Amino acid sequence: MEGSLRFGLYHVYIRWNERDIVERVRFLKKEFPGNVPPSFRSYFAGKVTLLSPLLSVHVGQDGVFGQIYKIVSDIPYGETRTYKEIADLAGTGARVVGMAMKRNLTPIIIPCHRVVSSDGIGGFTPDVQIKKDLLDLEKKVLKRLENLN
DNA sequence: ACAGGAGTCAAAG
DNA sequence: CTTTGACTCCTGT
Repeated sequence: MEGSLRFGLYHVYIRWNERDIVERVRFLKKEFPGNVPPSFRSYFAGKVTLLSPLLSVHVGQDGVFGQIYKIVSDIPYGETRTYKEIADLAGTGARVVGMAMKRNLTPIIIPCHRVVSSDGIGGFTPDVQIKKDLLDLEKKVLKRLENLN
C-alpha cells in the first residue's frame, strides 16, 4: 500500500502495511501513483492535528535512536523543540539527535520537522523549505482553531 | 580504531 | 555581527 500526494514543490510518498504501520515516507520530485491513508491526506489539508491510527516502524526501536524517536513523537502539533532539548531528555548530545533525524524513515509520522536548532531552523533532508512549509502549515491551522473559540 | 554529523557554546576577530 | 574551535557522543566502516 503506497502512493503520494502533492505538497509544495514536492510529492510526499508514503508506504504502509495492513496494520497501519508506516514503513517509509519520502519527499520526491515526481508523483507516485496510488493512494495515501485518509488521515495523512487530512493532515496536509490542515484538517487534523493527529495522524491516528498511523504508527511508525520506529516505534519500539531499541537504543538511543529509539528513545529520541519516542521523545520527538511527543512534541505537540505546532510546537518546536531544539536539538539540545531533545538531547538532554534522551541523555545524549545534540549532534546525535541530528543524526537520528536524518535517518528517520518516517518523517511527518515522527515529526522531525518540529526539531530546530537553537539559533535557527536547523537542517532537513532533502530540502529545508519542506520543514519551513510544514511548520507554517501547523502554525496556520492552530491559529485558525484558536479563532473558533 | 576512527572519521564525521540536520549541534552548541564561548571566545576571538 | 561573523568566524573559529573545542566539546560531545553515537554510528558506520
